[in-house]
This record gives sequence, C-alpha cells and structure tokens, in this order.
Amino acid sequence: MAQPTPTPAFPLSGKAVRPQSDSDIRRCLLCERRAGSVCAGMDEASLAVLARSSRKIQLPPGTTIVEEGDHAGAFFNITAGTVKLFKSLPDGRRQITGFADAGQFLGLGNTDVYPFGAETVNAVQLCRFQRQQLEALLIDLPRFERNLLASVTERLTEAQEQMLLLGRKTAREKVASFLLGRLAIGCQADLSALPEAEPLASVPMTRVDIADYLGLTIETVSRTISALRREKIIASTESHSIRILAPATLRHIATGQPQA
Amino acid sequence: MAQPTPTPAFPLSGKAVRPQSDSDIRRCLLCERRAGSVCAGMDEASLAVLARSSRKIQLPPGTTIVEEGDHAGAFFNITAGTVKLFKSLPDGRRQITGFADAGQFLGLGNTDVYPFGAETVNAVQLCRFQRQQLEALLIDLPRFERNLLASVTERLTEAQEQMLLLGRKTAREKVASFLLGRLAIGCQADLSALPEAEPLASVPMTRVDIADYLGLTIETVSRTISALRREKIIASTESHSIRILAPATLRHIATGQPQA
DNA sequence: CGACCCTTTGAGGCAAATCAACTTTGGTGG
DNA sequence: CCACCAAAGTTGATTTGCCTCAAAGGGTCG
Repeated sequence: MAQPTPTPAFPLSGKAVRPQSDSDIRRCLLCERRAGSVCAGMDEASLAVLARSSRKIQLPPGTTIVEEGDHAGAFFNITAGTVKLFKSLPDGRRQITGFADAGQFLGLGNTDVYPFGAETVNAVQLCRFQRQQLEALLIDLPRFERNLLASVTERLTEAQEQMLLLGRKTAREKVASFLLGRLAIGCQADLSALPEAEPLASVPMTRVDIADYLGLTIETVSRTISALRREKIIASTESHSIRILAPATLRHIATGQPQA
Repeated sequence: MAQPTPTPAFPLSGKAVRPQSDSDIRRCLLCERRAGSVCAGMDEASLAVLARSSRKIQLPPGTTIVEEGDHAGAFFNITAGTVKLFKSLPDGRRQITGFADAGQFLGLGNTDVYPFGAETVNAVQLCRFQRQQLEALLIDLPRFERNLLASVTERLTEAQEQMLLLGRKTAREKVASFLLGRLAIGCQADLSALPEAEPLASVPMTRVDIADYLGLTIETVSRTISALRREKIIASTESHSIRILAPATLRHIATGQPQA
C-alpha cells in the first residue's frame, strides 16, 4: 500500500513485466485521447505509472474483448474505434447496453466476473490494464479515481436515458434518438474544432447491432430509417455514416413531440 | 483544498450550519444502515465529519425528493423506505429507472442539474448532504469516495440488466424478473440473519409504478400477476408483499428458459 | 355509507414482430 | 476486370403480444 516510486517496474501478479522502452513511457503522455478520458488531468509522474501498467492493443472488427461471466481480470481504455457492450439471454436474445467510442473506459465491475460481453464494432485500439494492478494504483492516483467516478456516473446517466428509450419510446422515436446520439462521435479527423453542427452521424455498426441496441428487429430499424429518408429528414445512407438533413425535426421526433 | 480539522463546523455556502448536538454527531456512528451503504468502513473521526455535513429527514409517501432539471444541490442516503427514480417524456410517458431501498444513495450526477426525478414510494427516512460540501469532503474521505465508486458501478450493472429486461424480455419474463429482484429487500425486521430463502417479495409500490418500471401498462402487469397466481407460482397478493411459491420456476421464467 | 383510488377483467385494435423474398454491398479469386 | 458468393440490407404480407378502451370489483377514509 506504500506509494511506489515511479521508476521501477511493477510486480505483476505472477507474471513479469517486460522491460519498458522510452516510447512505452511516453505513450500516455503523447496520447491524443487523454483529454476527456479517465487519464485526463494527471501529472507526468502519474502518467508514467499508467503507461507502465498498461499495454496498447490493436483489434480487428468483430473481436471479442470480454465475455459475460469471464473472470474480470482487465480494464480497458479505448483510444480508437467503437466497441459494443451487451448482455444476452440463454436463448440468444441480446441487448446491446451501449456503444463505447474512443476515449471511453470499459471493464469496471464490482464482481470478479464481467456482467456483460464486449466486442469490437470496427478496428479498435485500446489500452489494457491489469485490474489488480490498477486497483492498487488507485490509492496513489486520486485524480484517476475521481475521473473514474465521473465517468461511471456519466455512463449511469446515459443508461437511464436508454431505459427511457427502451421502455417508453416508439420505434420511430428510438431510431431518431439513436441517430442524434451518434452525432459528433468519432470526428477523429483533423477537421476537429469545426462547428459541432456538423450533421453527420457516425454509424459503424450493422442493422443487427442497432436493432439489439434499440430493442427492435432489423426489419423495423430498416423500415424506420427508410421512412426518415423518404421524408427527407436524413440523407441516403452513406457508408457507415448518415447525414442529418433536419436535425431540429429529428430532435422533435426523438423527444416524442407531437408535430413531425 | 486544505485538510479541514474534524472539530469546527463546516462553512456551508452562504448558509450557517446550526450548532451540532452530541446526538447529531453520534447519528452516523449509531446508524444501522451504515454497513452496506456508502458510509461503510469509515473511522469515527470521518463519521463525525459526515454527521456534521448531513441532516436526517423524514418524508411521507408520494413526496418529491428531486425534480428532473432541478439544480443538483444535494445528495441523499436512504436509511428507511423505498424511493423511485424516473425520467419522463414531454407528453407524460414515464420510465422508472430504479427503486432505491434503504442503504442506497441517490443524487449523484455529473451535471449541475439532476438528470432524473425522485419520489418516495412509502414513508422514507434519509440523510441529506449538501453537494458542494460533500465534494470538498471527498478529498479527505477517500474511503467514502471508494464506496461511492463501488456503489455507482453496482447501479450501472443493475441498469444494464434492466436494459436487457426492457429491450428483450416478454411481459411475463419482466414481471418474473421484477418479483425476484424484490426478494430479500426491506427485511428490516429484527428477524434478519434468517435464511435468505425467505420467499417474500417486498412490493410497496403501486401497479402504475411497476408498469413504468417494466415498460408495460398497468393492465398487462395486473393480468400477468394474475396468471402467475393462477399457476400457483406466487400466492394471493398480501398487502405490499407477494409470497413466491415456486422460486425456481419463477427464475426459469425470468431468464427466458423455455419450460414453465 | 359513499367517494375516491387502485386493481382486476374483458373486448378489440394496432405497432412491431415474424415470415418470406428480393436487392445491394463487399470481398475473393479466376 | 468481372463473375461469383456470402453477408447485409430492404421491402412486403401476415401474425401477435401488448396496448387501448371500457367497466366492474375491492379498500380505505372522511
């Protein structure tokens, strides 16, 4: 429980840590995703500790990151791409509880098994932390713990919004809400700092994923998107993104306002 | 940001703290709900700080605790009774995102307004903390912050389970899941430490609340409960509690297993 | 005892699911 | 470059689980 000096390698439970290169140590320092993530606002010494405790990993689309019920041995921070989190019933019915985009963490839990599964939607880059190691670090990195609390609280708020959607919205309202939620996500282009009114929704996931996220079938999702397109509220589906032609109208639909 | 000494009264933003009696200071120390709550595992000095920062409040059934959109000025710890948390659409559709029973906290958020409403279901007793004051305390009460993180994480896990229910379960499965979730809740009697197999579900809320929690109508909830009763899976509705006659069967139904 | 609220039960309608083709997209190899 | 194929998406016809509308029981409290 004593504060570790920042230089020596960490003892990893039963498994030696490989020697760290300078680039490893600087990885966190130079990370573009740091601001807005749980690694935000930390001093260089703390970042060095983080860098030493994590590994950068690249994953192709459709890769399983964690499986529901697996031993919860790791914690992840997504630095690029989109991940889907889900829970399933024995007969195969699936509910996607959220999409985690770049900058979000993943894998926190209060039991020793993951209460959800996670799979990459597209090409994903993430930092993997050993859970045990991270928990020990929390004591010495109060800012990290504070960030975690804020982040989990934000996820919980989103989950409550999604419960309203799943329990009380119509298919049309669900799809409208989904599209709005995908606005301004993954504007990883250098064109950042562009007016956030950019009406382009990032939709890297398939209809199956969207349906499982909204509690609908793929047919209903497809029909609803077609209807919105016919009404000129959204544009013809471009690849993995949808242009919003009438954001205000879509917002009205999403919140259940009578008109439109 | 300096560590406050534990004895002097806290400066409360713009508002003087009333003189504290010994009983106030001991309130937290003697609180039966402490274990299992965010106030667990703290030393006496910290508890004294907590006691000084909070007020005990009694509320009758149907009382609004916080309103969605209100300035998030307070944080609560429920010590008796049940509270419902909910979000609403402009046209009145409502989704109850959770019931908070004794021992749970309520009111954490990452914006300056509450993203949900909260109302008492029955007679409720709670401790009210000033948010601003509590945030300052967090730095000096690391155990409290750790408890908060664990608690919010648990709420998030429950929220994910509820999303699976709302998006993918049938009415029958929803009601079965709800009843199982209400088992072993509010066994505030002195008969605690009794075998947890006690098949009595605490249901202090109305059919309207249950319907808004499960994403159903009151008629469907009523019909489904009647059906389970007809099938001898649950007993005739006692006042504010339902006896589970066949827990195993109910569990099968809740998880979507084919039989029963 | 009657007014009010909550709950239960019944009859019919509808939004979304299911079932069933058909079309488009994207990748692979000849 | 294009033929081929599998996967993803779209569209239509039909079914159905739950909602809506309606009305009849219980409980409680003044």
